[in-house]
Amino acid sequence: MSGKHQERDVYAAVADPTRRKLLRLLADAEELPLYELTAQFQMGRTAVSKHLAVLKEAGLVVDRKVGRETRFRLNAAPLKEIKDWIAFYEKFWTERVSVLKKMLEEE
Amino acid sequence: MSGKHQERDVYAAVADPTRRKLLRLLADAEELPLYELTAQFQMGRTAVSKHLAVLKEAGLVVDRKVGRETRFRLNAAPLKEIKDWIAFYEKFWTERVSVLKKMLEEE
DNA sequence: GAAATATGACACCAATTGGTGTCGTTATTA
DNA sequence: TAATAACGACACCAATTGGTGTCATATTTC
Repeated sequence: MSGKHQERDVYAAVADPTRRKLLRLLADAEELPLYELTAQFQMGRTAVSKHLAVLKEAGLVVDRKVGRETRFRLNAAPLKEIKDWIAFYEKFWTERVSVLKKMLEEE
Repeated sequence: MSGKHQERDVYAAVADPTRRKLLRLLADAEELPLYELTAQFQMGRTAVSKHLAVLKEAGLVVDRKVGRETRFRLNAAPLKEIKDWIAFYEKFWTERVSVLKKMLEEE
């Protein structure tokens, strides 16, 4: 029955620079607790926590409690949806179209 | 100096479903005036026009006036930025890595 | 056991977003 | 030339977003 999460638009989750940075941090570190992630930003813990909640609702992040801390882990799979979406548009930035674009810009 | 537009985050531009649908309509039709695009949605003309403005600021759309109408055209190139960004994360949803991840977890 | 740490859960707030309706102007068309 | 069509530019509004600070609680650590 594939009981999946992702109750939130992946595109929207990824639209925020802070959240993209969070994904990157988790990509590089495998697993990180909230307080370490927070240390990488200027905003407060609550704000970072909210961003992580958004990522979690999009399925891009998984969290587990370890003692008093909550550790976060990347789950990049949902990004596949965006990748597939973009794939459709790749044909539009090939040679032929880019020539047309130059023409429009040089008027 | 490559005087480029794109004063707006492409990720944010693409985060809205209405704007994604607009891109798709333009992809299929090459060039469309505002009133025809508007006809595809339930919202009013002003709303659609605003969405197109966002896409334009992100460089995803080009417009030109023809008579009394403003025609819009797709420019998919800026999507390349997202594609490249995603490429980095592709390694995280491939089989091999997920197996490796399990191994690391079971030590 | 007392103090410090890490966090969740709120309440709160300003700015942004996504929509509306209206008015004025420029092109078409009858 | 008079009506209509397409649009830009506003003013306006409710809901969402992205941030803050505070308080309560569970876990470590001294």
